[in-house]
Amino acid sequence: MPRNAATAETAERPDAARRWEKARPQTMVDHAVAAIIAGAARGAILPGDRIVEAELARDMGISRVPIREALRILESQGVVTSEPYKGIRLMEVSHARLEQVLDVRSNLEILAARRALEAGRNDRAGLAALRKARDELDLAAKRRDVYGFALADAGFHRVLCELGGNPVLSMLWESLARQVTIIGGLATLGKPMPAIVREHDLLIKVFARGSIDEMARELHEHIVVMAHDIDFDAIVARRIEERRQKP
Amino acid sequence: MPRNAATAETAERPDAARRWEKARPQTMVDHAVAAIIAGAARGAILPGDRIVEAELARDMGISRVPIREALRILESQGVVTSEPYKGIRLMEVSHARLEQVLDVRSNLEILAARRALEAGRNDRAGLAALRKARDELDLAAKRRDVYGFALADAGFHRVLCELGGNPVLSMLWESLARQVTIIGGLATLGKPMPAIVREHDLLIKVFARGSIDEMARELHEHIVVMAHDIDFDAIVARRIEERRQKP
DNA sequence: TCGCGCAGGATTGTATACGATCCGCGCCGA
DNA sequence: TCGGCGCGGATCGTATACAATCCTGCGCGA
Repeated sequence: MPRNAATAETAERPDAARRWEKARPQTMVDHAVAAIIAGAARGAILPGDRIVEAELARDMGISRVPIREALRILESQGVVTSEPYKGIRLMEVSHARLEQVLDVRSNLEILAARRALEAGRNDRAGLAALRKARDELDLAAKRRDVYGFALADAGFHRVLCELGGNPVLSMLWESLARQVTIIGGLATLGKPMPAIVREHDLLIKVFARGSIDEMARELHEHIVVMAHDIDFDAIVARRIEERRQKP
Repeated sequence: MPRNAATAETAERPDAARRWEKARPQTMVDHAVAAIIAGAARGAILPGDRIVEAELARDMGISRVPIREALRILESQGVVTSEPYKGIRLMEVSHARLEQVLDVRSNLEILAARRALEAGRNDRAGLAALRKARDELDLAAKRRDVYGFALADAGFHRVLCELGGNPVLSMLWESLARQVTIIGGLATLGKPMPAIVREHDLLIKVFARGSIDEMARELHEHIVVMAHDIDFDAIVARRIEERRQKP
């Protein structure tokens, strides 16, 4: 069932134009990573839940080895926490943690935007890439596909990061993106989806205009302030309670 | 020898009062990670080199499984690159890459310093922690221990990051630190070690003074500008040539 | 001579088997 | 009654075995 999650994640590249991008052969590890993220985003695994390797392996019909490697990756990205011989758990997500993630993320994206503008990447090609990502977002919104929306949102900001032209930055951003995807999928963000789409329109417009300071303010607003008044702790608590009702 | 790297890593809490921090049982995976980093930093593995699992496993006297997990971790941190069924290589380090790493790193550290100052952590405890890290650095310098110096330098900046009070930021910083440690160990930085120690003294002084802007300028200077005039490509090329002489 | 297919070896990906550690539960003696 | 104590199940960490894939070089025919 989390099979399609894997395909969704591979559809990262704006694609179609540049055919045969390097398509790395999907190994079981990749599938496992995607499946775990998807499971967490749709609430099958809740923050703080124990994750048992053998269980996952059984459910996915593969052996423990790829599962372990996937978990190691996720651990090094802060998605899960592990204590040797004791077990692995999905990251605890508190409101404080959410703010920490977003604080770093907004700073990274602002840096990316700054470098992108310095390099004059707010040109036709750059804007086209952003608009395309925006359309994906709009599509998911019209479908009311929450997980898809979270992925598309990540896609938009990924494009922005890549316009920065710094792969190291992009790589770090990916770590955060995973966490944000989980959180976003879980919380169905404060604002309605169409409003969020419009926010992205605004981002594109400001980016096109080319003022670094303005872009920084807008990004900060978009990323940090947006989540400011979400009571995430309550949402998680409610989710846990819901599950207690019907196992 | 990379033992102290691990302990430094657990020394998250600013203090020293609360002894017996959790000391995670060192598994083979941890050893493997440390060994690979150390090997890269001392030039036993050079940028671009192929890394063969079975070889490492044989040399370390363990099986391939922990090696693989270690490599997965390092891959997700950008230290090695992997292509399924083809192999794993140590990251290519060009001058451009070095600048990319340092650009992100300086921004992260500036953010950490900003948050630390906002929270008023340039107090007695915070400064003491920094000075302690500085002394470690001085010690390594007096011993002319290059790898130890690289570790101690990382230690200093780790303390600074942790004063920021954002574990997410610290986690991302650790990824970069690994890469910087390798690069630093390889290049024996442009300036002599005592001069670098003094630069850290200056950083402490500025931090104590508490001006965010000034601290940002100083950090940028210290991190980015320092490496600006190192011809890293030449250094790597020379290393490779040296090895070609005597295998 | 040159291009092509195709073994053979090397290396990675995955599965299975086994040992190490932790945790909860029941026994037993004070 | 209560606290130590050992034992068994569950789960994690590691080793070994096997399958999938890729690269290399050789033979063969045009």
